[in-house]
Amino acid sequence: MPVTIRDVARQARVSVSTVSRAISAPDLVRADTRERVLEVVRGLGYQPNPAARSLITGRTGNLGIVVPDLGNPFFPSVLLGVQARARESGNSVFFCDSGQDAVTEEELIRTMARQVDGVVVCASALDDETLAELSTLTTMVLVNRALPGVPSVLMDSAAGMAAVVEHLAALGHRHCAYLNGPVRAWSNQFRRTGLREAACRTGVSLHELGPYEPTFQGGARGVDAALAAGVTAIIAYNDLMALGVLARLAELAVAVPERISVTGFDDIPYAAMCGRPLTTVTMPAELAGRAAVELLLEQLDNADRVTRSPIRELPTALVIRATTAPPAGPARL
Amino acid sequence: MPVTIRDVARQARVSVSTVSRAISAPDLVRADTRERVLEVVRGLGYQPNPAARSLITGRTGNLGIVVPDLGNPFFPSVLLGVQARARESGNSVFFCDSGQDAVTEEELIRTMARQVDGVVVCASALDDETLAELSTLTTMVLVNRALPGVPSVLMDSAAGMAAVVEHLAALGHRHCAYLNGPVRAWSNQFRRTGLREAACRTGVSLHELGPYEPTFQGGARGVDAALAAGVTAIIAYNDLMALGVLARLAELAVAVPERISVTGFDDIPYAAMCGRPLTTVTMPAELAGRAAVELLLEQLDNADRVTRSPIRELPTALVIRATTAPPAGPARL
DNA sequence: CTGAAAGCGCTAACAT
DNA sequence: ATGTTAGCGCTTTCAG
Repeated sequence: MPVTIRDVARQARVSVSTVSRAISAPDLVRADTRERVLEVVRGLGYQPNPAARSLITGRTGNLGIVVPDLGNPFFPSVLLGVQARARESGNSVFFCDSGQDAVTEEELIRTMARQVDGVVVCASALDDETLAELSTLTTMVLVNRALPGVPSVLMDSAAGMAAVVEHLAALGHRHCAYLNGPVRAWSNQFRRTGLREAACRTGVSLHELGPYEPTFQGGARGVDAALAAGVTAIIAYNDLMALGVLARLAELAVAVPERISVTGFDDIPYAAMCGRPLTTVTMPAELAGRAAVELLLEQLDNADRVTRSPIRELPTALVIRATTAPPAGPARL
Repeated sequence: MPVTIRDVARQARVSVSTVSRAISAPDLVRADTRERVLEVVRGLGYQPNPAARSLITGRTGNLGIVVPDLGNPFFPSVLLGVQARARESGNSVFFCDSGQDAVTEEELIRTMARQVDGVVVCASALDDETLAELSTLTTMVLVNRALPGVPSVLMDSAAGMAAVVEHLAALGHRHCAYLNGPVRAWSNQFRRTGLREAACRTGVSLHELGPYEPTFQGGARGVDAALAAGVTAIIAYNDLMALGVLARLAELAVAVPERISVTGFDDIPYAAMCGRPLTTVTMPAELAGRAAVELLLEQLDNADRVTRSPIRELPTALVIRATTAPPAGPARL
């Protein structure tokens, strides 16, 4: 049987309220009483029962995060940031993987809503209506997704993609393929925007392929179509796909970057570790996690005040490594 | 204001106890009453307040998991397994990263202990005494660590390492280097055991180097020493290190596997995705996560019964890919 | 089979 | 500055 506030009160010869105050509002009790109480608290190893506390305060001290795919190293990084910031503010964090499935995601958010003060939803697969409805259930912050009325952390991926295209154009590429990720995904659309705009501006012709799964396999799958299109560079939706592209290209004995250039997006740790370090766009994933919690905390504090819908936009940056170079004429099978 | 059990009771014209029973012990209420109640429950979208429930039942419905480094893709996989199994059993899961720091880890476990029914501790950095003490705070299951009295999920890494050595020996290697991970880590010791035994048995001479950080950088750092030792194969503590070894070797223009063979451990996804797919030992990470929860659940059900200390041992397997080949004389700088 | 009532451990008025 | 008291929302005896 764990020690309760009563045990502490008895042994410190004070009332339970004094114990409660000594812990949650120390300046409301006289210094020596406080010391005596805290002494006993330490001695007994007392820790308040969070359930009881939550029942009355209405706060759980818990935050939640829902990600689409923990297998994508981008998300563990976000998790890291979320947890770090949450811990600083005395919160714990629930975690869930939706497996990129909208139905699962909705279910998970509903379940979480009951036991957290707020939830961070990453790269949601849900449509606007559903998401809007869910956002009424609990305080919500979106990552890599925008929705009127809901605060979100965005990464400027349009700018990132634009930088990729400009880099490729500067290298002399005129025909590039884009391997689409999930077409309905907000971030794919956003990336495409930056892509098209920059392609148009720099005069490179863009061959849009896909959609493909945003995975290693998905990327590998897109290669043949890209090669058939006679492009000199392949722009992948994300790093995982780019890694798949690289592998398939190696299988086909197409030299990278001599015959064809390849770019990724996200700058996952392995982008730098692989045989031929990947040119990609770096995303401040951990920072995004921290920012999301920050937004959550702000909402929580402002409880009843007018809820604006702040959008935190984080910068992205092109990282040029070893998979891009000037073109050497169209690479065909 | 969320809907409470009273709202349901009122609208269904029954007492709160009936509502409670209709939900948690359906067979205790007459079918038609139950239907009426559940109807209202659905209509109102009622969900019991977990804090209130937990206060009285003593169960939180939450599980926790502590990992040393989410940046190592092995652990997201374990998380995935934990979460999947937890969800099947109606539990939520708290997650924490200790950053490989013993003090942080202890603190995290203490905090979690209050709000979960049980906790899965992965690759703990804690000493036996501390861990034993913490295990009295809540139900605990260890992953990749053994401790008398505490159930654990182990992966047979000794066998895995033995398989690596045998494979190398069969290829004709006589001098191998082992790049140690954290020496105090239980899993490093276990891996070393299998290593030494097999080395002895197959007559290969082992050069133990390190310890190094179990990361990409750590692996890269170990290469020069290994080369200086004149070995023909480098056995890394884990895949991350092996990837670092590969990168450093590439920098040094030492051909893999022609001049030197390299092996990893864990079979993280990128082991197969990198330029030269890594020969490694596959660890059933996700399965381990599931098994850990299973063990936890068993403990929880047996509450007061004699607690044996079951050890679930999961098999590992050598995966031969492209970084191992017969030796070509000692590779020196 | 259903209802009434007693708390679970804690915090937050309200007194003193 | 400290104590008293009334619940938070729910489950669980105990009656009926």
